[in-house]
Amino acid sequence: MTKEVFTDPRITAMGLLNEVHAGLNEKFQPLLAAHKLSLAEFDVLIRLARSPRYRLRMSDLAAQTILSTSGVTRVVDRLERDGLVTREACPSDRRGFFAVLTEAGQDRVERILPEHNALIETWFTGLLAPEALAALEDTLRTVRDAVRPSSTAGVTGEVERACLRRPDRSEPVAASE
Amino acid sequence: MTKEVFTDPRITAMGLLNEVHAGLNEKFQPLLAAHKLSLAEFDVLIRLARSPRYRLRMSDLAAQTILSTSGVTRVVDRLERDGLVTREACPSDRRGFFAVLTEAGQDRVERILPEHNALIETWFTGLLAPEALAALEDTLRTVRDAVRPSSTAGVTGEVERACLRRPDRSEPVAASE
DNA sequence: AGTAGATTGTTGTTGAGGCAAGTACAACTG
DNA sequence: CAGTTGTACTTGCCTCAACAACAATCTACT
Repeated sequence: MTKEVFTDPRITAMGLLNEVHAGLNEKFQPLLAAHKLSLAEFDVLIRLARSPRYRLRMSDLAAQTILSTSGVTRVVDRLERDGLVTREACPSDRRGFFAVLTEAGQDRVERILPEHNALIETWFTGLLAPEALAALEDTLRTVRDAVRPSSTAGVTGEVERACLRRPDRSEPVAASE
Repeated sequence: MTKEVFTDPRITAMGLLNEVHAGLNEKFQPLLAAHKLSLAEFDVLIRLARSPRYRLRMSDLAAQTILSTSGVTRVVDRLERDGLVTREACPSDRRGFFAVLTEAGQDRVERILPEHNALIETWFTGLLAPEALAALEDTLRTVRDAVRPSSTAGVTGEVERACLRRPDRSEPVAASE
């Protein structure tokens, strides 16, 4: 069996990316577990917190996160049961719903995020020289724009228009998680 | 609600990392699905293919992959059921088992990997200038070594000794997935 | 208006994987 | 050598998410 195919230098970068991703998420797990949140739930909360009027369409959440639309339905179910999010009907499209962050949800995010950011600093950004970090972001942005063109759905800030067709993609905004 | 905490520049890099990871894995999914493999299964197969004598201890697999030990048990169950892997008792430690890649497993990996590498080239490494890629690998390695010190468990090449205590970590070898 | 087709969101089913408890063995202690 | 402690897996139970089928609604075309 030829071994060259296993040691192809291209897979090195891919392997490193995967390991870094997995390792960092491992580091975040304890904090999230302490607040009874899964990664997917935290992701949804943060995206809502960063959105105008703390709301996003269910389908926009699905586009932004790693979740399918049914996954979003269930995550929002859980968050709603815990009082962190509510559903609000879209006035102009009766099929649509907004997930809206409640006051309790905002508090929860506000309480977790500083610790979470500290973990990122400790295990990731703090390990890198400023120019290395900048270069990394440039590089990642290049790849992101290639593989994930829809990652900014619903963040144009025109919430009033968000009930209409999904607006055009605007300048990419790096999502939080 | 103060918004600074949401736009903290530190989380930008983290968000990009997550999006790149998710986006790339999305690109790999069709190929793996065509071969009836999950990402975890493919990961295990590749790690076995890269290991001396195509074998690793179950616990080493757990340390290298994102899986827990019970997760490894079940993944190997499936791979064994499909004839790609067999379990082999460790002669010197009767608690231990090796997962060993069968001929069929080697063939399967050999058939998939070129296509997989091509996808990596198309969506990731091919998008970057050589020096940008090298810088990325350096940066990722720095973070990886911090968050994932055990990622090279069982790759020292001393298979005969692998039945004893897990050997010292040697020079990190970027894993494939 | 009227119907075809697309889109939004929810639900039933299936399967993956983590945790904790259990079994079997190894290594250390006195 | 008996007893304790630690390690290597496995198994039962649970949570979670994807897929597909479905209901409701919107859009476009005639």
